[in-house]
Amino acid sequence: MRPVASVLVIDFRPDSPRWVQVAAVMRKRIESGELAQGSPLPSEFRMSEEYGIARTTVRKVVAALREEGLVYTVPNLGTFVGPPAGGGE
Amino acid sequence: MRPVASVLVIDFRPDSPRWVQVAAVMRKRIESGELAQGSPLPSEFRMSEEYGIARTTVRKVVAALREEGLVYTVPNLGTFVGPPAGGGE
DNA sequence: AGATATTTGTTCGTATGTATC
DNA sequence: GGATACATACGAACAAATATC
Repeated sequence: MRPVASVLVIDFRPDSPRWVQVAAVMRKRIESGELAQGSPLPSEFRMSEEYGIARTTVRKVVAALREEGLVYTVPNLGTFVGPPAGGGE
Repeated sequence: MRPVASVLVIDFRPDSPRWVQVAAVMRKRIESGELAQGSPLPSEFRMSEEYGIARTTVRKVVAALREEGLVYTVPNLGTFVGPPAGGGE
């Protein structure tokens, strides 16, 4: 297993995995405010089209953002910016 | 100088390949009845987590059990203990 | 109530590249 | 060179919950 210490920060290097790169882009879109708190991310299908990657890879991106606490997912509905609605405290 | 005496079932030193060892464990879980006839094995992803091995290696394990006739796999669904549902006779 | 579309969840199948022994 | 092992990436099929009409 290769060490991935700072992989979840920001990584636009073209030699890093696609899911890492796309995650970096999405992170920017969130932190810049383009995707406001509470607003939904594009659907997995949509993102797979936008970024030209497979849905399975998109899911890896979303999983990463979720683990960072940047987004939360409501099953069968979508993924949203911010902490879980009734979640954190 | 003396060879290390290894007794544990799960031992990741390459006395034998990992997939052989994990296959042995799964075989035991089946023959002991812990995994009953007709019941599903953990998913490949799940097993990769449980045993700390790659999914590609898990698939090697399952392939071995399948060749032994211990399990059968339904594509996009899962792998189950026993002979194929409509298969045997 | 019912039908349909959307979206996430889950699973196996396949392929490629890299590294190690 | 072959076997083992891992990470990545795409594809396909189906299920289940949700929203909408």
